[in-house]
Amino acid sequence: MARFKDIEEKWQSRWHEQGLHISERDERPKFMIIFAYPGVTGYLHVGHMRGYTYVDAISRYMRMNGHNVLFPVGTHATGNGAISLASRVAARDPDTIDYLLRNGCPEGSLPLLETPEGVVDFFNDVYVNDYWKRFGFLCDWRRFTSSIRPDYNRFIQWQFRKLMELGLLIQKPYYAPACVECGPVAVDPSETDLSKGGNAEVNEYTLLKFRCGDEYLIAATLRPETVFGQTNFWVNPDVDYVRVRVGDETWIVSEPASRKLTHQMDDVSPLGPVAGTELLGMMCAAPMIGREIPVLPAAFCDPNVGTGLVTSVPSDAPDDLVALRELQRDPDKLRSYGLDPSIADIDIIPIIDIEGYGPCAAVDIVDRMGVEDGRDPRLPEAKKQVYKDGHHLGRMNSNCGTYEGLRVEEAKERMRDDMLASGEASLFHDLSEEVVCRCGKPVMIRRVDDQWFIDYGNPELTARTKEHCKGMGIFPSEYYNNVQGVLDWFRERACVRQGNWLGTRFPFDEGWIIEAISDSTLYPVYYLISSYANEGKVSEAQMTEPFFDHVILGRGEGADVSQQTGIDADVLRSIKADVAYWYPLDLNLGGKEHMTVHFPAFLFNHQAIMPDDLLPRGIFVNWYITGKKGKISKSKGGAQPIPGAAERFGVDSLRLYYAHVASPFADVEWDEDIVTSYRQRVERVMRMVEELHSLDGADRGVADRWLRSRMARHVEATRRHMDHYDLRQMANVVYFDIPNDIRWYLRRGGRDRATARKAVDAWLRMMCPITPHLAEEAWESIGGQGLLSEAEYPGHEDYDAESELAESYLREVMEDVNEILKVTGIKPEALHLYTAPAWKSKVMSVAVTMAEQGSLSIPNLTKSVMSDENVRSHGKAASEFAKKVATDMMRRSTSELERLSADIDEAGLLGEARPFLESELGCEVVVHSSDEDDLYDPQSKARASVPMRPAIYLE
RNA sequence: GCGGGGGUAGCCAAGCCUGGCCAACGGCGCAGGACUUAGGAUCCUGUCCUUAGUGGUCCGAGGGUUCAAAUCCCUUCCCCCGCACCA
Repeated sequence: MARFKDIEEKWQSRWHEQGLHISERDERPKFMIIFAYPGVTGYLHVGHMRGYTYVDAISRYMRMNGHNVLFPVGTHATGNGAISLASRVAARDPDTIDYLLRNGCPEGSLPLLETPEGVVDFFNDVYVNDYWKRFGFLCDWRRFTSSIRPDYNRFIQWQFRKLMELGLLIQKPYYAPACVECGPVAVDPSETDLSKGGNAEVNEYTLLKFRCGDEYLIAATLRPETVFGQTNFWVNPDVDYVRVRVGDETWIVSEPASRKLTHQMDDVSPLGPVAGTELLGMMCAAPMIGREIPVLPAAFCDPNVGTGLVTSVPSDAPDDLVALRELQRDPDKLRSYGLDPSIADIDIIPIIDIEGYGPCAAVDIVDRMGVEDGRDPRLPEAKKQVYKDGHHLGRMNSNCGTYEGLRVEEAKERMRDDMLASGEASLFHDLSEEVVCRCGKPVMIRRVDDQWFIDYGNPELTARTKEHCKGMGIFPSEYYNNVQGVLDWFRERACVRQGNWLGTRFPFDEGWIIEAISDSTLYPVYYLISSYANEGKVSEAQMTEPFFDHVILGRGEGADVSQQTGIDADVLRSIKADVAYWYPLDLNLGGKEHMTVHFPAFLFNHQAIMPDDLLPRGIFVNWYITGKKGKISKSKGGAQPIPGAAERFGVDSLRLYYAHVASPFADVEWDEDIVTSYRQRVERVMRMVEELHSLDGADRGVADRWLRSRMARHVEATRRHMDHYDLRQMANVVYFDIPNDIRWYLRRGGRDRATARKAVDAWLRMMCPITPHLAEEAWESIGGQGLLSEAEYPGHEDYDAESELAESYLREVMEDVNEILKVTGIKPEALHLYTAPAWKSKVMSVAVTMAEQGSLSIPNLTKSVMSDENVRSHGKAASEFAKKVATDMMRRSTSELERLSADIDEAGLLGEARPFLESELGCEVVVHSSDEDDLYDPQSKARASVPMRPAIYLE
């Protein structure tokens, strides 16, 4: 194990000494490849290395194929992940500290992690050194950049100026989660900003206004299409509501709702409380249908959800139905509120037809499940089921006026919009569950009027981008097709945030920070500039709009730009030439989560800003390595830290594991036993290399020709697979097919020094992309010249079809023998092989000729061959054989026919292989021709012989 | 509901696009053997049923096209992912 580590370090430093990581313009064709840079969110786990490893392997392959390769890396630190981690470290949060230490953070580094910048610097270092360098990647480290560096920020500001220039930045209102104290926060499952509620979603409610005298009761609903089924209104008698002034209207809502409203509407002012009980028994006018309905008591109205007031649609809402039935069963309850029980004599109004349900879906499901009251634990399930089916399968029925016949999905939007237009409704956004900021204050939805969006819905841009994608290399091919739909689906995206975020200031309003998805779209081109910034040749102050316009878009004169910015004219020329040389990006690789987020934005921004000849050429999507249950979680433990895995299994074992374990387009469950078996595989392969190299014999003929031919084919196969970056197939050839062939060669007695050395030479080169450290080590030990990583990938060699045919013939004979041994269980003292008699070969060759001419049939063949005296003399056996051959041949493909018609010297081959067969079987082997006189054939087996398939007799 | 992917022998997983050496690559697991009797090692053989190398059945299920289908067409069942939906 330690041996792995020594070898890894040795070669990594050699590569570095030799400057393999440095990519500079030259005369070779270029190849630029990246993986989507990771967010700086903490430690990564073994699953993340999968995609990164693909990129290094592909870039090494391209390098060995004569390409000048650029593989730059960076990190994405935009957002508030680092801020929140820093604050937790500063607060000495035990879980956070434990997490850091468990993953190998030195205790002494903790103070560094108390600032966001410190967090980013620390993890940049971890990613580069503990992950990427540790895995032997040949990246151009000089170009490393991170999205919160000032020079990067200048680039992003330039990008946004270009978007503005193109009219792709637009403003419109937006509803965003925000802490009442801290301002905007991110609501997502990682809960970096939150202490509670990361899974909450933003729901759009329709506020329905029920006129009640000169004021309105306001109900919030997610199902505005059900208004035709309204029978009554629910108020919680135990809740105190409030009156609020909204514009020139008076609304009644719950107290929490009134507070939420102030963040979303102008002109909201409190008027005073009103007890729920005061509202009971009133009549109010239901929107859309205009009918007067009674206000009834219900305990399930939660003041924290929606407005705390609910409209009742018992036909389709199980909650409403159950509450109504409870009231109807319990007249005393109504009397206790001073209401006449007859007020609850309400007819349910069916409004939606759903396949598989009666006219009122809620009645159906509640009765079917036997739900009796509002406390029944199955009620939520019933609700979920009926809503789901209603939404997907439902159609509005004849009680729904002009909406009759519409699908629920359509009716919902139409009815909402119609009520908004008539003033009977309003919109309200709320979180689906309670969300609490890290600071402890509640998070609510705030309306932002002047939110900036990138207009990815632009039809012209979408059309151009879709067209360009048709010419790209997009893997897997499913995504090639699907991306067209994704681009259509991609709409305006809010691109700036307010509040405490790391990132680039929005150039048109410095109070905003550009958000994470929007500042990570065009950045690959910045890798061509970052090295100049890193080396101090260009300062961020010099990165003006004309500078980027010039070096990226070719605008303006170099001399002018040089003068304006003070950048050395040669430096400027060099940057411009770099961009022209390296761009476009040949391949961008990212995980499947990017399919609907990053990749479309990446494509759109390039299409919008870059000239046609700098548009991306390829995308590669990889799926995940998962834990036992779903994705390996960074936070929940169970994740294998990367350096530990490298230590345990060896980097090359892991690289092979990633490359080979499954299709890149499938999730894989991390399983240490599997990884172990890959470690054994690389060990075995390396032993085999040594063994091959140590051979010092002479050419023995067919086996040697066979191995050379097979190696030539394997080289060809790997090249073919790598044409579409199919590392798995490539690895399969190199680490499985080739060893199998070499085993056969050795078993067969192959010992030729020249053949073996040639095979080792090609084989190590083929290994270099995936297991570079071990391949280099072996390369050195066999006296290879220079670094293998800089060597050429093996080229084309001719095949030797004849030796391949001969070996497969031999293997088939052995298989047949084994089959018989297995069935009979005998331990043979002698094996007799009988090659087919000449007359059978004659029949076969006539049949092949006929099959090729398309004239093969049983009568034709029989007639033809029976005219030959040498055949006819075998009488019935001859005609039966002809019949069998004809039947068989008529269903063979041309490639099989070729094989059958091959003219090989079976007796000669078997004769040559006799010593081999004898040692394999441990018995005497005798080769006969069925044509021999006085044939030794005690069981008359010889007659079963067929050309290419000798008869067998074991005794 | 919309969009996408998939069901292959104990497991994982190729192949299907460009039908034919496909009973179906390869790996793992398992069984037997060899070597060796230290090592999670290596090598050979076997691993649907049947059988002196044959024959039968087989690639979710059912039809069809074809001389020939895991591969093409139709029907059907099931699973997964994204979106949507859910006071």
